[in-house]
Amino acid sequence: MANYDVKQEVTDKFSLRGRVFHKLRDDILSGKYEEHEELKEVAIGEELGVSRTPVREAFRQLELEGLIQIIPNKGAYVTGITEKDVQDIYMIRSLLEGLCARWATEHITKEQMEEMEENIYLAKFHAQKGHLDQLAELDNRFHDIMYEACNSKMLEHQLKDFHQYVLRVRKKTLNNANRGPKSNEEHEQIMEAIKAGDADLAEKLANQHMINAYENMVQSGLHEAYQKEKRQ
Amino acid sequence: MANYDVKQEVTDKFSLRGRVFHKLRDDILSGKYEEHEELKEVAIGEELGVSRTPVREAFRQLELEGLIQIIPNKGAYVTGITEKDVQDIYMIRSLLEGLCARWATEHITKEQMEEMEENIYLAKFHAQKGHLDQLAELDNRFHDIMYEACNSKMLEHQLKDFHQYVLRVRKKTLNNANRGPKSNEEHEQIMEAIKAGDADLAEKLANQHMINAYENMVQSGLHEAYQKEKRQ
DNA sequence: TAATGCATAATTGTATACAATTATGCGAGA
DNA sequence: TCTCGCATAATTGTATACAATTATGCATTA
Repeated sequence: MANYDVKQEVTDKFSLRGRVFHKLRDDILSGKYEEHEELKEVAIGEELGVSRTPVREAFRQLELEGLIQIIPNKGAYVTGITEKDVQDIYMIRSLLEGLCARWATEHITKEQMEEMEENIYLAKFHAQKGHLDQLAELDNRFHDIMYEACNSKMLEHQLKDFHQYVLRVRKKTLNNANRGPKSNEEHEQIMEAIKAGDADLAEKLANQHMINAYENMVQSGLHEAYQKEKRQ
Repeated sequence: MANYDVKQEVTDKFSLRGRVFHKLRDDILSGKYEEHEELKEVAIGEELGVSRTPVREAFRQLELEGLIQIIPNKGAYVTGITEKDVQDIYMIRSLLEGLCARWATEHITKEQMEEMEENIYLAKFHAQKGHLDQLAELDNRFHDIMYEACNSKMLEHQLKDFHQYVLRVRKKTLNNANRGPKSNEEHEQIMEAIKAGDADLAEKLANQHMINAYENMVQSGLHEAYQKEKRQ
């Protein structure tokens, strides 16, 4: 419900502008466009079968997200995302997820707590069965629950932005390594800490959870693979 | 130089769209528009003497900044910023400024270090003379230097966003209380820690610096005054 | 009187037209 | 050949026109 607003806010997926925005963001993050590549309004518009207006509005949003840079009267250039950017994001997220866990400990509702427990229970099931897609989905959802539970519109907003950023990279990670089950175990520990009302521990665990996710990504070499994929 | 990109990226101040965007953001943050007030494209356009196109583009950006909520085919509604939002922002900033100070310790250049020292020296002078405007300006600049020195595009981007958010509130604070000189003393301590290469201390001091700024704002009652001003 | 349905108005969504700015290419001159 | 300058093309910035959706108000009816 609180989530409903946010989803709407993040931008309508059904309007042309919304579709253009999401398409371009996906394409930039997935590496379809080279870094420093110029995006032309008419070209994008023709490709997606829309006029320049929705494209321009999408450009303005992408600029604010830092994915493209618009030089007035010149053009829009893809900013891309370097390996260091990803690392920085994980470090920043580590702090913010920690704060989120702390606040969630103080503000979580009974319903949210139950959904969290259900999430972990389900994830265990899918981990056993080897359903990696569902596992990734549940992993995302766990974090969303925590974002909502922290009772801070501002923090939730920030974290969802970052989450979007690394979603693509992270999904690969969960699918390819055996990070999924390990991640879920960490979720369970965080959940237990929140349930026990131990904010310090919850914060610390959430901090570490992000660092582990990053370490795993780097170790498994998937991030490098992702980077290479971008170049080709 | 690195800053040049960012300033541009934050949005051109000279295009109509840029001007509309900044005007609306200022008006929302300063409380000209009530919370939940509906913003109409034609009305805004006529008021600023522009067509709907730049207004719409500005709306899309404001939505992404979380300042308004756009409901498709219905309208744009002011989200506003509550007292709790401000508090949350300061807590988030506290963590991120700490991380920024840590990274700045590891990456600051000689030039940046010199500008920092000059900044603090100048601020001492203006503090003695009671030049509150210049003091506020130097305070902002100190933080900008640190954002640049941290060598992280992502973190710099985040912190500058937040900085914008609280700029209006903070300026009042510096102008009205004797926070200015105290703030500069804290800057000096942070600078010394960075200079000494003590990242842990720099982080801790930067953390506390934000918390102090917030505490001072609340204690001096200026934030409440700001809130009241919004309502009338 | 209160509720319903429909016509009309208001507002947003999208497309297109025109203006302003920037990039490109070619020819003249050294 | 190389450089400069200008004409032309390409591209973005803004305004307006049209379409789709939503809000409003009034008449009708139970």
